[in-house]
Amino acid sequence: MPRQRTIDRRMLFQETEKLIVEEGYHSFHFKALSERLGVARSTIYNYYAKKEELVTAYMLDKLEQVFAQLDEADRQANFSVRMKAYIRVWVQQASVHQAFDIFPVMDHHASAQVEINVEQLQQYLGQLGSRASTLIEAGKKEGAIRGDLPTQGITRLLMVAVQAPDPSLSEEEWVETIYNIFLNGIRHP
Amino acid sequence: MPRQRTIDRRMLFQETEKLIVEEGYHSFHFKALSERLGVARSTIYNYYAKKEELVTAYMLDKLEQVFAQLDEADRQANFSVRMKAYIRVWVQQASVHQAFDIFPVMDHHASAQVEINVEQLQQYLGQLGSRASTLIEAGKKEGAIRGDLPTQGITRLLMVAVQAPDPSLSEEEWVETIYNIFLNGIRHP
Amino acid sequence: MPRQRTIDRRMLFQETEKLIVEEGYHSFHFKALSERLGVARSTIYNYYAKKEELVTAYMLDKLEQVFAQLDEADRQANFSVRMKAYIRVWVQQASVHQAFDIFPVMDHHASAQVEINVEQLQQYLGQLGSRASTLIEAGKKEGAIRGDLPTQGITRLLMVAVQAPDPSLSEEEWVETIYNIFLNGIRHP
Amino acid sequence: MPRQRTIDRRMLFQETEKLIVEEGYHSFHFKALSERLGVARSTIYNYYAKKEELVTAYMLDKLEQVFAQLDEADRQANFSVRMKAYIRVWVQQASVHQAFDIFPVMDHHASAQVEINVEQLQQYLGQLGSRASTLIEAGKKEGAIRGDLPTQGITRLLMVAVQAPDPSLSEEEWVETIYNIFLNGIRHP
DNA sequence: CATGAATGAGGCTTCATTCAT
DNA sequence: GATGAATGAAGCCTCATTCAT
Repeated sequence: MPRQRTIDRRMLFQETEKLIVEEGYHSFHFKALSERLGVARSTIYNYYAKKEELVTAYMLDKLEQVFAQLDEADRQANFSVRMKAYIRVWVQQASVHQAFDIFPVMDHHASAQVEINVEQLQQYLGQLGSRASTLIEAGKKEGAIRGDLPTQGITRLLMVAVQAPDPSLSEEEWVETIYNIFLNGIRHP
Repeated sequence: MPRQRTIDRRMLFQETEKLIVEEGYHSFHFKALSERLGVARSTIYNYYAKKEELVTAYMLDKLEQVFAQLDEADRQANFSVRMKAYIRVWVQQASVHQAFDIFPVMDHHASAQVEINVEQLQQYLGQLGSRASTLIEAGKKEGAIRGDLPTQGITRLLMVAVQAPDPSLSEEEWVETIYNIFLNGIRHP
Repeated sequence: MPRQRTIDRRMLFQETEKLIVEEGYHSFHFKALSERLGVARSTIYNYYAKKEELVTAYMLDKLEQVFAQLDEADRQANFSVRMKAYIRVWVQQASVHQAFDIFPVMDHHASAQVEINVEQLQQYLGQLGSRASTLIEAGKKEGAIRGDLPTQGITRLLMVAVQAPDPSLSEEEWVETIYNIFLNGIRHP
Repeated sequence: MPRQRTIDRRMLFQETEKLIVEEGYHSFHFKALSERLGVARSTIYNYYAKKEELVTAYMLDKLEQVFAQLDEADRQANFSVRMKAYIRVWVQQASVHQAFDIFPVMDHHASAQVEINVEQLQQYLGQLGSRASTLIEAGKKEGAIRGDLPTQGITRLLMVAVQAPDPSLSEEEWVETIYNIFLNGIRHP
């Protein structure tokens, strides 16, 4: 590949995601990244001083996109429709989850900026949980779902469910399956 | 006769698990491990030539324990009891799942032995899925669960569900919640 | 633009040769080399990824110089003059031979690049033998030397002869001695 | 290979020679040696405290055998016959030369014992040269060979010549070739 | 900004060697 | 003697990171 003249944050985020998803975090180096981008390794330092800074910035960016989509989903008045919309957002943004697997593996104290980003990320991740909780609570209030199950538990289950797509099913089938099992259970009626 | 043994594989596995769960894979070195064990770094090389060999050996060992417990669970004749038993095994072996998060992050080609172990692990992981599938299929046949949901999808969901314990619930409550949602769904009856 | 260069391949080759000739291959490390060059050890890795790669690259370079000088020698029409010229080239490049003593001691499979270089080196070494053979054959054809001795044997003897300078003789005396013994033998006429 | 109960110095020397000749000095470890002998690595330490001690002891042993054979050769009254006998001894003991290639590569100061052995070896090697010189001088005195060539030079050439057998010739043909070239030269009469 | 060069820190491995039984 | 176990020293190597241009 011929060397390119310039890069921008968008490209950095794109390649960061691809690199992490395709090769795992242990293969995420500025070395590998710069090779994919066709620039010198040191060039990346003009944008991010540490690899953790890049990775956390990418994660923040990604999460902000998710929030925007969830805001869209919130426009749905009906609980069931809203729940399915939520599931759809999460399933579509599956790469978020894959990328976030590395969160616990990362060095959270690599620099001051990293610490700030990590804190922000944790807030965001918390908010992601809150939004799910809020969804469930609303469902309970509307009488759409059972009141005898712990909201926390349902939420947690929902969050992990959307993390791992089933490769044998299409995205929409997977959304449907999750939705169906959660709403109705698997027991024979 | 040799000098007195000071470490053995059991201890290596134990500390490996603790180290990975507590500090993440990126902190798993023979250096850190040897410090925890109170032996010289090179001593560990007398047991495993590469860190990936140790980690994969540990994972194999762990999985074999899980299989043994699932064999126990299989003794249960009734589907619902069996399913709950399965969930219990998986939830109890939560550290397996945590440790296995590192699987994609690991260098699978670190050595010939590692490649062998990785292949075996992949077989085991496949078998784990098969056993879950078999459970679900049996449930369908017995008429205990709905036939209109994809077995694959249910299985996948079950597998990810058990991976992530909810710290706000006790182990048994978590088992109960998973079991309950899966069987009955969250919809208000 | 980059920082100022402080070493280059030429210097690496020079110090490699000196180090090997003065201290032997077992003392040839990047550590020792970097100390002589006054740079950090890791700097050398920016040039060669393995010590065997450096050593084989150096050898290839050296042999190419020898070939160029032999091409010069080939311009001599007269057999005896040509033979003496050949001997002179070999004797002058004595360090080649000294350095090449390490060839069998080296790890020929240290990396893919090393294997390529080693193969090339073996070809070169073969060509070196061929050129000597060609010289001897030409001498036989011209009637300058006896036809009853095996070309292979003469060649081999010539090649080992030039490898070992006699420290008690000057370079030119040594050339003369080899030339004289080979042409005329040591028997009293 | 089944573990053996015991080893002796003879076996150590044998395997030492084989290992060095087959794999080169850089592959000569107590580890490799113990594997070939089918004993524990530490067992060898009951015989030699350092690998250099073993290697030098082996070399001394080998040289003593050569000296004994040269003593035999000295019984020959006629110069030419004696010279050929010398060449034959050296060619037959080719492995000595191969093994001795490592001499400059070895750590001569590994231990006090090693230093003693190295000094002894250097004496022996000197004597080997002296015996060759004496042979040549005697030849000159007897009028069997030319007096105008430096004894040192002839000797040196002779010593390196016998070091490298030509694989395309039989041992006796090689002896014959060396002898012939040295005595008569390669020039057409 | 972009870059090529240099470097330090830290992890990986291999062995020679010691030691208790 | 023979052995299995432990260890330290030394070399190998990869990256993140800094810096001068």
